[in-house]
Amino acid sequence: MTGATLAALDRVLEVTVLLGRDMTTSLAAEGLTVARTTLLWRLRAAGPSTQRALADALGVSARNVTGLVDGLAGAGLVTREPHPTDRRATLVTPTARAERLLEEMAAGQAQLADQLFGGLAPDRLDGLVAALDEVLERLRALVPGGAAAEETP
Amino acid sequence: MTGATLAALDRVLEVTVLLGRDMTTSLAAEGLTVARTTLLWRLRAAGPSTQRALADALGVSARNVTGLVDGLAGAGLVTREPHPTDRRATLVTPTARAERLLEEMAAGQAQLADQLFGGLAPDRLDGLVAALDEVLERLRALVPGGAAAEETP
DNA sequence: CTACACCGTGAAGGAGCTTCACCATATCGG
DNA sequence: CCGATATGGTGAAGCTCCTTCACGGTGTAG
Repeated sequence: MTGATLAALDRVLEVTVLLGRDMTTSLAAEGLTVARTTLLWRLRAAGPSTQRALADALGVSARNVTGLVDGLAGAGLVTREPHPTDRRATLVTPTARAERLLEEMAAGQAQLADQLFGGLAPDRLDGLVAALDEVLERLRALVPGGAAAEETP
Repeated sequence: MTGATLAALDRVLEVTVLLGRDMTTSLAAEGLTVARTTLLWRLRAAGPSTQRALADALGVSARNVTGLVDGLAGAGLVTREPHPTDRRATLVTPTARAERLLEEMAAGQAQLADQLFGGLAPDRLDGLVAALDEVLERLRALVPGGAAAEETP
């Protein structure tokens, strides 16, 4: 019974590779990287956040967030504001330009979704989503920290 | 009609993230990295290859392959043999240990596939594979170099 | 007020990736 | 046969992402 499941895993892995390549190049065209964009995306969902909170949300070290924020700040996409009550912390805040950019990226994502899945028969699409949900459930149980759900960028 | 397709893309992206995390940690447990393993995997499929051929197959620069091979050679997983006819080129060859390791990894992959997709109803599984094939077709057309098929690691 | 915990960052380092320059070898055209 | 040109691999330099460790500034609990 290995055959069919292996075929499925193969497909998923290939999708992973191609999708990753597409994302990387698309972002590079706008001078962004995947890591920085992930942070930005999280910021859009959560609003101004502490670097510590961002580190936990992205599942990376606090030190790394410092570097990512440095880059984004250099690109004029975020600013570091003082935290109103905790003087140790800084609030990372997206700029207006960042919000405009995120808007565009969300639109682009919806367009990509239609491009990839729009041609599927509706019941096929539903089956795909349902199947992936089942797989995700098992995957989350398998991967440590799989429950940490930050909106998929 | 954006809703359903976006839901599908979300699922796919999350699977991507979790699967990537699983692969990275699993490999790290054996002292390997994704990039080096990809090269090794390609080597298993293609047999001893010149670094140039590997660079083209993986879609990375020749210089990068030098580094990856350095690492693998340091771990005793590949050796650099002189090319029989072209004295400029070197043939990267997997060691016996590497082939044993690749065997194990293939088994682990099959096991993972069963774990993730084994519980699905057979028709659901078939639908999933068919849907992903459709998506892959569009994706390959979308991504430059998407036709470059190296077995998915 | 004194521990202790916590936030952010400097320092150092590893992996992956790139481009540019360079040498050794191959190959092609005259 | 030989000079021009293309090709294979690597040193040098540099970027991003990521880590751990150390440390100073700040909050907090006893």
